[in-house]
Amino acid sequence: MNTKYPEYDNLDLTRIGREIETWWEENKIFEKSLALTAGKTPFIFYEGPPSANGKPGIHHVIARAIKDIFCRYKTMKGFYVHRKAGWDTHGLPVEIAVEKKLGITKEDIGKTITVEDYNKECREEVMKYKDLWDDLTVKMGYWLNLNDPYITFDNKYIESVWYLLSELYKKDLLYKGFTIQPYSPAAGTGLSAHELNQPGTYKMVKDNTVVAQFKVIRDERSEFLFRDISGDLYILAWTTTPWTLPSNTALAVGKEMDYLVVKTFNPYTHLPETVVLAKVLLNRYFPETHAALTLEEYQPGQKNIPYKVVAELKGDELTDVRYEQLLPYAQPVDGDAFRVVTGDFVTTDDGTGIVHIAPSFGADDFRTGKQNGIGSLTLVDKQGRFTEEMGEFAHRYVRAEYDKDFDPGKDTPVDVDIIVKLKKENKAFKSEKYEHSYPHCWRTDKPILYYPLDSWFIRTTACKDQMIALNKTINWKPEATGTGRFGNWLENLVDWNLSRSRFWGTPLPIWRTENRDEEKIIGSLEELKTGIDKAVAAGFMASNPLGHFIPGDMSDENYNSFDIHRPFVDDILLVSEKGEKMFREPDLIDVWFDSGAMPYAQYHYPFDKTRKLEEYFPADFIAEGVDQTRGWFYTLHAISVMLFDSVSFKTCVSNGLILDKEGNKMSKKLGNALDPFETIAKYGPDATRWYIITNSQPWDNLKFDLEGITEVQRKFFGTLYNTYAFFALYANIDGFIFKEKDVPVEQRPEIDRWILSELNSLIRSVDEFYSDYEPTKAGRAISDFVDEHLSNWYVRLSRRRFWKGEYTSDKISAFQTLYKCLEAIAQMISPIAPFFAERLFNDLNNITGRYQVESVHLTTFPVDDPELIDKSLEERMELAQKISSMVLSLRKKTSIRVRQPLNKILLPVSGDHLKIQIESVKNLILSEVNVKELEYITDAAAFLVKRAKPDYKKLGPKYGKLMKPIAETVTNFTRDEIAKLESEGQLSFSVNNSEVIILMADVEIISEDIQGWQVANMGNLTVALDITITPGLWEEGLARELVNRIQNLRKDNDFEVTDKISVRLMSRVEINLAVLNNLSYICSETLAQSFDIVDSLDTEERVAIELTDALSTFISIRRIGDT
RNA sequence: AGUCCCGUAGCUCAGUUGGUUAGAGCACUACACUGAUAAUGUAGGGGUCGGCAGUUCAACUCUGCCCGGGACUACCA
Repeated sequence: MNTKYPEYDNLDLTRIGREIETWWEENKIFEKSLALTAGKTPFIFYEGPPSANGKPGIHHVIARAIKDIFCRYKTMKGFYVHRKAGWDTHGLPVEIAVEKKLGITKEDIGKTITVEDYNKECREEVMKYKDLWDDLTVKMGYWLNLNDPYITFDNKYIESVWYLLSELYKKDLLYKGFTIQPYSPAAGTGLSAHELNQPGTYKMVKDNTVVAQFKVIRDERSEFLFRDISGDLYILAWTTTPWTLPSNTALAVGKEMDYLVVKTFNPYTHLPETVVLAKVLLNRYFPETHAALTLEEYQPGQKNIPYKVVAELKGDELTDVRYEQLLPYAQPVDGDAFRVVTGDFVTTDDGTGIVHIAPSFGADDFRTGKQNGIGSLTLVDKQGRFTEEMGEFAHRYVRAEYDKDFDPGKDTPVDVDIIVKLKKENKAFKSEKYEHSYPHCWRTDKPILYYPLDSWFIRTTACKDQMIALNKTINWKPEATGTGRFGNWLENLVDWNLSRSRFWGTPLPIWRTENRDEEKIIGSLEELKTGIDKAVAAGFMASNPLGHFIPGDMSDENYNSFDIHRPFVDDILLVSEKGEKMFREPDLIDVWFDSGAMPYAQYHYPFDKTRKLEEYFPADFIAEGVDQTRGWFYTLHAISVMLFDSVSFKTCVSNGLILDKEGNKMSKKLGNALDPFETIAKYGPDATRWYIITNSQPWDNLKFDLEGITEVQRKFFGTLYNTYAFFALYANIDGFIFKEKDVPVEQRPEIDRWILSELNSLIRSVDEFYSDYEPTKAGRAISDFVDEHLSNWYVRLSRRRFWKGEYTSDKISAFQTLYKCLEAIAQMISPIAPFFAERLFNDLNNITGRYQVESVHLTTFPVDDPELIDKSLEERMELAQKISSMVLSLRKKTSIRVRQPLNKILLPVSGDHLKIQIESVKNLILSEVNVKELEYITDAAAFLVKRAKPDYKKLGPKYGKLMKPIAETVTNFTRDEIAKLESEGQLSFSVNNSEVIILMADVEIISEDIQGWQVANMGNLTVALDITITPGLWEEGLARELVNRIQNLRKDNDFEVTDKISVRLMSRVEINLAVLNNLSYICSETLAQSFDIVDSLDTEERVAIELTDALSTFISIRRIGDT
């Protein structure tokens, strides 16, 4: 066994990463950490499945670092944390990638390529970068079980998904309805959102628009509108698609918006009428210049039409006002139509502030229709023509672009004809051409329609309240993601459109008879197999493709004996109750359902009986990017609430984006995307992780700057490494291997007890931060400790104890204290910086064997010892640091170097408490600032200049408005007034004719200056320094200079720190006395066994040294034992 | 367009229930220290705390509106 702590030439985090990675693998440390905790309380974690058909980016490192941190932390807290990897494998991105690769379009599928071959391509494509992903996982140190991942295209996985769907169906939460989708009549197909986002689909077009007049029905509800008017009342609504007007079933207003009732005349029929429109849009239709015109003087046909505002009201007041159907070709059958509703989408940017609602032809319209139960009309067919019911317009194309025979010279588009009709019937208020951007089909280049298409839906709205209620029990980090983003999403929930008309995905397990009377959902493969058997018996199918499948046999072999994807599943026919043929609904399901089903499907629930659901559901913790809020977070939540009446995760950490250092989103297009592999290779995985975690809160966006990683490397890892190196250097010299018993705490010096107190305080807060899912705070706290407390104060002040003198109990105490700090830090940083922590821990533990485990990740998280925490000690050390810093600053001001000893520090103290505090750290201060003594001066000293400062927090609430003059008075208290306050305990004066009584507690009295001294102030501390240099002090200073020069020479000559030397110094009158008076000091500092002052030195061996600007001489040093 | 997040020194970030002169690191400059030396200390410059109102004795902090950056959702008469 080694007895020396390893010492390194430099810190190479990349190398440490690589070496530890290999070492983990060879020694199966991850597996051991699982074995160690097996059977303990599980901490359930879900890995959100990435899609492996794209390369991983640096932004994947952040979410995975967060996941890893808490899984490692919980493991150290004794939980069993199983982490199963997973892959999201279905969906459009995969299909697009395949189509690009093969150079085909959707239309080719089934024609130039069979669905079977196409899906085979998808299956390969989706795992294209799996190895790359696995590599990143390993290199960044994300511990995840990669050997047995769940894969969403797996037959077992699909079976679980089918089960969940069938349960939804049984609860009447799955239904077929229709939704408004972008649709290309020319191509006869719906378009996905993705297709709509292809470049060039949105083009500017000029449309004929019309403001239509909807005639209000006078009844109880609307009576108030007719108060001051006679004749007809119309609500005005604008449309760019006049062909949707026959399908109008409602009008929408903004709830809080202001509307006006305006008397005027119709510009086409010249009839008197009253109209309603938004207040802010009044002048768009009624120019202000017409305001002076009177209604009475109106001549039919005159160009400038007069108007008069007769009433003003809120949109809300119009709710449920009824109007006559504008173009009554057909009646809706499924709702209470032709009334005013409110909608949050209503704006006053265009139109009249009142929106014409045709639920069949707009997504907003559809949603509004659903929410208000107003019913719909669909008077256009899938070819884009008006239907039979449309009278004179029947069978005409709603847009001329769809009509091959349309002749612009001869024919008029149908919208023009509709507008003409409206004008004639006193139903149009204004008509004009309007240019706006409108989506076009990327394949046919013709405008698209929004059209209702059949789809399967999950009735999420039925469980909305429960989803909201359960969401409130989830611990969201940050909270705003849960209450805001996610909460709002739930508040505005619509039913989940499950259908996708694609090829590569989980098939919908629903079969229907041709006449749609009978319907069946399949919830397991066993059920399917039995069903097929019946179909075979009925003669509908020749054979059973699941013939070799044995229900209950969970082997992969059994489950891989067939493929349940399209096209095979499409060939399966079933038999209905009545003996009819049943065909599968051709849709696939939304891939998001796949990922939302992972809690159950990852373990093949409920078919695999070897695990109980509560062993892996619900999750204690998940973490992904905030972009998953309405994606994975939502689908997880929706499915678990609907089917299990439970949350599916108890804590969710959502992280922000990674931006480049300019704050732009990283993208391949911009070329600013960072390769995570390069970053890790260059800076090492730990520095990368530490930087990502500590630079900003994970939920804030991170401006990724490589220089930030360099800083982390230097500042944190460098300092920690230096501290270890310092320890190793002297521990190796003294052979410290922690074999001695712990030096009792009370026998340790103040500074040891202090750093141990700080360490235990740190352990406590870091533990709290981790358990509160605050990795940034944890990392920053550790970093502050290492930098400020451990390195810059403890080690700095304790250095001498490590290299000076014999192997005493004080030295052992120092070694033990520093060792414990390093050991606990290794443990505390191990979740964030797992590689470096491992190296640090093992470098220590391999020598001392204090832990019987071989890895830091197999230890339990350190527990703070309240006995060791001494807040008063921490406080006084802070005082020592402050005072030292103030004295150093005074030295700086007066240009007296630290090597020059000084005599005295003066410190005004107001009470015993401060004095006692400082007394116990006095020696630390004195040695740090190289001063001989510290003297306290009490209140009585006449040369103190005191000032009173008001305590705003105490006086503010008492005196309120008088605060300003009081503060001024208190600040300007004279010496006598302060003395009076101090002796009598209170002081009264009047301000603005009010009596004010100031108590001692209301002010803070500080000694700001000491007459005749160099003084520094910091808060309520004041320090004075005696800068007189006596001859004795000067000699001491010179001796120290000499020591320094000798030490430098030792180093230049590459002597070991333990080598003894002999010294000869060339005699100089000014120096000799200083040397002789401090000879023993000089010798012990430099390990000089002999020191001679000589009159001459050989030019060969002498070296010139400069002790001060004015004093130089020659010196020769020789190592004892050297010839 | 809606919802949410962010805006503090040149850069990256802290800033606790509103309370005295708004902090740290990096970078820059100068000086020191050095048996941890690719480390460290001290000092200095640098801020209308995104803007404007409001509440209050007192606003970086609370409220409203606006501006800028970002995300998600939606795509509308």
